Amino acid sequence: MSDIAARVGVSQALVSLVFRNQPGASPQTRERIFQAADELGYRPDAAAQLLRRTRSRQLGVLFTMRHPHDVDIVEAIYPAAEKHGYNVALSAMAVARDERQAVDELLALRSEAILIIGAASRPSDLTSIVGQTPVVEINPRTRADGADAVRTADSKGVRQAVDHLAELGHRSIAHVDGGTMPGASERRRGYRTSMRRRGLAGHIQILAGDYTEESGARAARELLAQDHLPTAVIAGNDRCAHGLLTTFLRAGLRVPEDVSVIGYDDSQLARLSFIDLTSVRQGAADVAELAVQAAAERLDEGRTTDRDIVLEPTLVVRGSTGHPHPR
Amino acid sequence: MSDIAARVGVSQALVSLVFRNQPGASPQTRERIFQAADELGYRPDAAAQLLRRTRSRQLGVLFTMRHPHDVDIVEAIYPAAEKHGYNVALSAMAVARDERQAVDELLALRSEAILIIGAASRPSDLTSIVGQTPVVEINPRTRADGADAVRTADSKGVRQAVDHLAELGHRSIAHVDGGTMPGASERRRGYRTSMRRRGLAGHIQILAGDYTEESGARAARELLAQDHLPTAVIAGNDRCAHGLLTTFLRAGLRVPEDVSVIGYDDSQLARLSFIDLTSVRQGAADVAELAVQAAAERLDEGRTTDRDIVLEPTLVVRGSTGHPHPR
DNA sequence: CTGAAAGCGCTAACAC
DNA sequence: GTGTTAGCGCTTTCAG
Repeated sequence: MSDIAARVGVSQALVSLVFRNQPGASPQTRERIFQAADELGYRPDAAAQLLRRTRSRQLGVLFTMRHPHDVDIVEAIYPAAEKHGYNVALSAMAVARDERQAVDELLALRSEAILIIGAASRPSDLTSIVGQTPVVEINPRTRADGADAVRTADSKGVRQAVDHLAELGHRSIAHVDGGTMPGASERRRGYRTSMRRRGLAGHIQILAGDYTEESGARAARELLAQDHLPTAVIAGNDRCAHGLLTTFLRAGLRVPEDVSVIGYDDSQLARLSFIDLTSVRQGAADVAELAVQAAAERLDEGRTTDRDIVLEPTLVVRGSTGHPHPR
Repeated sequence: MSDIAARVGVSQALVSLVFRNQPGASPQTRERIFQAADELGYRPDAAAQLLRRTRSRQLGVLFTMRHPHDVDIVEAIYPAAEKHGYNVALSAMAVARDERQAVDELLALRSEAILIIGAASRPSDLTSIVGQTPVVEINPRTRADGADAVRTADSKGVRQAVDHLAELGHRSIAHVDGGTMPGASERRRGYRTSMRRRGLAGHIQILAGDYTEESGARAARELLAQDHLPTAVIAGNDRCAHGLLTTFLRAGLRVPEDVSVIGYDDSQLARLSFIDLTSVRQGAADVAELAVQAAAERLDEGRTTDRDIVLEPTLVVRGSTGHPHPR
């Protein structure tokens, strides 16, 4: 940068101003600076900027790449952050890399807030940073004290699913739950109450699962081994629904003629033509926007109280649900 | 850090030494420094370290999260980088975020080398950095001049697939290709030559695809519309195979009894019990290790010539392939 | 509109 | 073993 200053014959400070689009330089100087930068192949140095700036305007994002819906959210965070004037630092959780390491890295990079997608941690793991740094949890397993949360009204989502099926004429509707995964207990509760409200308490059947394809496949096999197959199954998420659906197909059943299947997330998977899954939508763009907004409120507007932001889910009806067919 | 120094009553430089595990401090001092750091809640500042250090030892990784196999590679890069003493900086390519932006960000963070997974770019997009910064392309569409590449011998992989099917008794083997996607042309070529070598030139049938599930589904529909369905299909990758397989199932066919399907990548998808896809393996851990190694060779050992690292693929036989059944 | 000077938190080279 | 010094590349403050 000093090279540019020397070349153009101005001070370094002025060059800095120009790059930051601050007022205080004549249009001609600006032009000459940009040109010189170009000629010299100048690249800003993020380390130096970060070090010197009073605010880093960095948002740290913690994620895993295993759920298609989480991927959608990560992608949506970029434009949302930009809109609020923040940069994004990514840190992946992987098998050999736990949440602590990933958070430490983000904090070392001066992240002003941490967004965690599908937090696996027990609240205790976060206590060290909560309070020091704003934390926004997106679809957490359990809400940590002192952190904001963005999630959808899971019980309502499942209720819509049950209502949709009931209106199609289904009575025997099973649910494969998500165990301790984010939102799973609320979805399970939503299933139970909606079934009761519809007078289908006697048809309640919950199978244990965990949001993976294999848990869906396992549940499907369990159901196939029963005397009496339910006419519809609500999965804990899309991945689980995928396992259910394909295992049914493999067994020679037809979806939705023999059995209807509903997923949760409305991820890319649900939209595939050969999956074509009726699913409960949690808009990734909305979730990302609200999460960034929550962080910005703490950072820019000084909010200090916790917010629990609950989005309304909507059922997206596709080809995996239909009227039950008497056999 | 100066706080710690003051508290313990030593110089800042000594504290720095201790944190970097360098020799030059007595065990007692070390202990006292660590304790003071703990009490003060000290966190290292990556920006300052990066700025001051002669070497950043950062590896920039460019990726998309859309292919399960790419995700596997990203995860595998962490341990590989650590082994070679490097940190990892992630930058995602997404719809609203092109390769240029992502690379600029990584370079601003002082990445000493860039690893690109499944590079979409035409070589021209990289010319500005190639030569300035070592670039390693993992499974690139086309190899850029001046960059290293890590990929598998795609033609051999497909050849193994053809051989496996031929040995099972298949003659009518189709291929859904990957268009201009990484490795696709070589896989296509491998298919053609292996078929000819087996005396199956008359059975060569190539359908256009692009490594997505939908292209597999589309190809399956095309095949189903034909008078004569091939007894086996080799897909361009696992995602494509997934679309093929499920579309066949939907149409009431059985896999592998009515049609065998082979994928490519041996990604997580292939291993799902209800997909159970015979697939050509490109070990993510090996790919990651070799890519990091290639970068390290340039950075630490001064290599300046390009390397094209080609891995031997292996066919992983699962349940989606079997003997052809006469109908 | 422009410039000079200070310093962010740390590391590297050298002296003691 | 330990301390001193200088300075990475940039932004910020204050003075022209």
